[in-house]
Amino acid sequence: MAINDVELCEDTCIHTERLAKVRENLPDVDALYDLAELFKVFGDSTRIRILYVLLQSELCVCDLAEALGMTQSAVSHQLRILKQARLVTGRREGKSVFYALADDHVRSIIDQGKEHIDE
Amino acid sequence: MAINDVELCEDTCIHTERLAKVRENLPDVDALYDLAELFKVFGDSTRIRILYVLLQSELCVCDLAEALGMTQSAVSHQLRILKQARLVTGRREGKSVFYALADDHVRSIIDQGKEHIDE
DNA sequence: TGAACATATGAACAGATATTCATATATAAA
DNA sequence: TTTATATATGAATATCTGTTCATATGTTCA
Repeated sequence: MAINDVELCEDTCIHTERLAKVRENLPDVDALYDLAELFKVFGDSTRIRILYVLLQSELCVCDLAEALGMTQSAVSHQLRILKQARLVTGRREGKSVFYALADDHVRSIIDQGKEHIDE
Repeated sequence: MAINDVELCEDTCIHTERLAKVRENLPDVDALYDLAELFKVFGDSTRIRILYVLLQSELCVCDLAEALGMTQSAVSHQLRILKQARLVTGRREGKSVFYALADDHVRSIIDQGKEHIDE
């Protein structure tokens, strides 16, 4: 739906110049879409648990599955999503693949979220 | 599925003492579920855009809908979710309700996410 | 090469969720 | 009270997503 198709408040509630300024500073839809996609990756308890485990130690898929009480397949599917979001990296060592956090943003994002909840 | 039902790696891939330590330090499932629920709220582009707008200025529902090119109903539904997550607050002023960010965690979480993407 | 093991992945299904539509509630003004 | 405006919300629907199951790929060892 185009912006022009939206019904406007007709009374006290229209703040034209404020709206203009807001629109100007708003990143384009695509950038915010990507941002939402990133948080969507954090928005699943299985993936959060995987990340939380990896905060402590790198682990192979099998150990991850064991630690979380989940099937290897389910964990592997979620690792794929985490890898695509560049939140984890995989390192093959023989038959096993060891996963670790890609960088420290994971920790800071999770910490900020936890702070909000515990507050 | 209980942890005991999971098939284990049988070869080189089992790291018993590492697993024990990880399990010990892992917050219980409920706490991480709540954390995932919080990030789920950030994981929708409509809500991210609402939050991004509110980073700049408090706005009434109608202005929000206009700014985002969405219907009042859709925005209102999303505001409800944001309010339940204590990310925004509503303040009635006559017929209008003005929404604003509840606290500064929103900004820091979004900033961290954006840093990860821009990197 | 063949067997065993660890991981990855496609398809299908069940459950979750964002938007729309209709309508209810809340406030202000006539 | 009646009318108009702003917001909230329940129900229905279409879309998306996580897990399971079956199977493929990759690696090691005999």
